[in-house]
Amino acid sequence: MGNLRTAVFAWLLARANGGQFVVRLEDTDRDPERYRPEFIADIEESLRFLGLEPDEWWVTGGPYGPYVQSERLALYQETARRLVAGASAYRCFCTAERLAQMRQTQQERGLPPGYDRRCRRLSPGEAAQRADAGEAHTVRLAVPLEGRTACSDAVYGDISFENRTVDDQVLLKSSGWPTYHLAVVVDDHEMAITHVIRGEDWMPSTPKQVLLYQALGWEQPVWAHVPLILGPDRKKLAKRHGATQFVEMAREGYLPEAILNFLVLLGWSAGDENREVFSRAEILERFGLRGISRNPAIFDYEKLRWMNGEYIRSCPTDRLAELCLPRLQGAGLVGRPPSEAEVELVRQVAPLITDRMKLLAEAPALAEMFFRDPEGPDDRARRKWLSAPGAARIVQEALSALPGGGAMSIGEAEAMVNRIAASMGIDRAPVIHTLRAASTGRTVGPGLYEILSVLGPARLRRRLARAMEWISADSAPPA
RNA sequence: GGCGCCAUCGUCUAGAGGUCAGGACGGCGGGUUUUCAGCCCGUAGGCCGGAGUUCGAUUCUCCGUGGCGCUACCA
Repeated sequence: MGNLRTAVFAWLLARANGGQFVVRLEDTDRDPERYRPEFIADIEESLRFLGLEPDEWWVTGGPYGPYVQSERLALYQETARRLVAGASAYRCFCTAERLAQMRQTQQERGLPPGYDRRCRRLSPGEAAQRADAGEAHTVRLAVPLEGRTACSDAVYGDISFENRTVDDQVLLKSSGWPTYHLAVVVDDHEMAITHVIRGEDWMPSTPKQVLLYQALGWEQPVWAHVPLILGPDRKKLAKRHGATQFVEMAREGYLPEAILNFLVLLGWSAGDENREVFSRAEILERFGLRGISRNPAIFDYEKLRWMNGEYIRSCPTDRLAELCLPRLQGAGLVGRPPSEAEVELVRQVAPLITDRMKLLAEAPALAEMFFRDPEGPDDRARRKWLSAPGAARIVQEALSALPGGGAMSIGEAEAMVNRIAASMGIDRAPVIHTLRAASTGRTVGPGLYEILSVLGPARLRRRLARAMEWISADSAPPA
């Protein structure tokens, strides 16, 4: 979720300033536990879903390709060589075991963690010799022992780090693959990246990268760290909250506009405008790095749901029907392909259920009553209305009042209810509730007149007749 | 432990020395007497603490406290 919001910010910044939105696949971690090729499809789907089509990425290519780091290894290796030659980096022959042991000792003694720089003291000649002899090694950044490394951040302002607290980061793994720190700097430079927007959790590693830019003699991009998105537990959203989870969430029926709107408001504000629902175009007009907040934000699912409902309600009928159709098909309420009558019914029903819908996934439950005759009344319908003394009479009256034709307007439905109430000398309320229970088996749902109108005389006749059985079964004295 | 960042209602935030500290989500209450929802109205709820600067600090500085992050041959 955090990465996606970062993507939203980057996309916005690019679009608002006539720039290019570049997305690169950083796949240098080949640990099978973490590297799963199938995640790539989720990333692509997430971006497309939100309407953040990159101008340059691995899918469509671009002038600075390839956009996949695993296809650029030679570039990183060459850069590492350059760094070593310039003494900005050095070869390290320490084994994983030694490093682990070292770390453990440091932890036990409460010492600041980090590589002890043993191999940094090797002479370049000896190191080259051992490397040539085939000895496994990594390449580490030779962080200056003194001084500070500073940079300016578009969101956080000036930040600086004491060099002696910066670790001699591994740049090239013994496998010959780069670490993120090397690859990102090389690629950002090679791909002419102007703005690096990333989570605040990357801030501590920024000096390492600044040092690389300096060693390589490259111009730094604009750094823009953005606050973290936290889970309800107030902790950084774990990596499992990634694209895959996002895709699952999208399938629950969140609209892209709603998620985009919500996400952009998490850590960014339009200023003193007291509103939160903004169209994509409105956001684009207002977006800027200046509006980005520095505080971490907790992801509030409740507010997302509210916002989604807000967007659902503002959908025109056509789109609504389009959105609901596959959901209803999925629930087996509508055929695939849908018949013409079903399509029409969906169009009629969609506007009736939107007020109650925050998630598209709720559509089947809300709309079921229009597509399938109820098996029987639910508890409340039975107890509260169908067991009432006048129930049978009300349903009977309705049955005989039903127009003979094939349709009944909302106005006609209302008139019918009024007549029944008048003829029985009772309020409309019990008539309404009883008829809702009898025709849908439920006590909640859209307005009764709409229900009656959409169901139509033919289906109502069937359903009400059936309801008479429920009533008599119910009113039969217990044996 | 070391380093870094952050600190306004429960949550997201507006605020850039003088405001009745505003809005939204959520909560609560009321209205819409056809339910639920929606919509409308109302209401409770906040400047972490201490110094300093200043005529005056939520706002600036410092300290403390708290939270979070980083501390891998992961990103």
